[in-house]
Amino acid sequence: MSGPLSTRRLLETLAEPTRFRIVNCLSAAPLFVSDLQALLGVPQPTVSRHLRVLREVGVVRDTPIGQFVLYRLRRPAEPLGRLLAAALDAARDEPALRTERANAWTEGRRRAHQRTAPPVEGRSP
Amino acid sequence: MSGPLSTRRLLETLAEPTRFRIVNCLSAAPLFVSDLQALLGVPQPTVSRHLRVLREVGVVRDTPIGQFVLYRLRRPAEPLGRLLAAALDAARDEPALRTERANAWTEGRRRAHQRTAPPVEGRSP
DNA sequence: CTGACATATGCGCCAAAACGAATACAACGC
DNA sequence: GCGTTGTATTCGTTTTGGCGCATATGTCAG
Repeated sequence: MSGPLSTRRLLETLAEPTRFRIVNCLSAAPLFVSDLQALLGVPQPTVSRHLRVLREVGVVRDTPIGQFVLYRLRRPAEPLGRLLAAALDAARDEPALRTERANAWTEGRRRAHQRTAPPVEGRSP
Repeated sequence: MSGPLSTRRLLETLAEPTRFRIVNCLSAAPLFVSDLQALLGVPQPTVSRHLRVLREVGVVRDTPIGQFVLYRLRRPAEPLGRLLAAALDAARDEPALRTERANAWTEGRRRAHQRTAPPVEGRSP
């Protein structure tokens, strides 16, 4: 699974269930690795490895912030962008994915309101 | 990889390179197993097994004609139909897939005009 | 019925890839 | 400096799934 971005590569990338869950969450809000770890209930090394694949394919972009790394979705050039969009659109109909995405959105909003980085300072009661 | 039709299942199905080549060819014309075998240069059992997966997922429909079996593409219900369409659209930009699809189209036209290859239903002078 | 052809399936093998656990790396607070 | 925390990577193992080959099923021609 290597080479430049192709339909095949994008499909193989999205076909992995955990990876698609990550993409689904990121479609709701930019998230830190630790957020994804918590949202998906998956060990951190697994999250990092999947994020690496997604980054290599160009589906996500990473922004280091201190010791944290913020990941955000990145729409590929057409026509692959439409393929990704269609996959995410299909995910809207599936309860499990919908829930996870809602949680991701909440987490994103939470961070946007408190101007704190990841959960380090004042914890909400 | 089982259960009802889901985004995950469709993605997993299309992510397999040979399977996607089959879908790509079928998007140009309905074809017999032997056609696909020739077009893709792949052993017949491999073609049949991939077609089975595609059939189970509902991406293709099979029509036995004598000892032959004609396979045709079948668009899933929305929003998965759009996902399949987007994947096929992305394939239009890739030379290799484009060529195979052109060959598939030619084969389809050939059969529509002559009644040679696998004999179509008893329609004779 | 028999043999040839088209397609489907069962089985064993193998490779790609995901996982778990441990560890390395890097930035922060003290 | 130290330990702590967040993230990345390595290693070894396991699992999933595709393939080759042989064979079964089914259909037509003779």
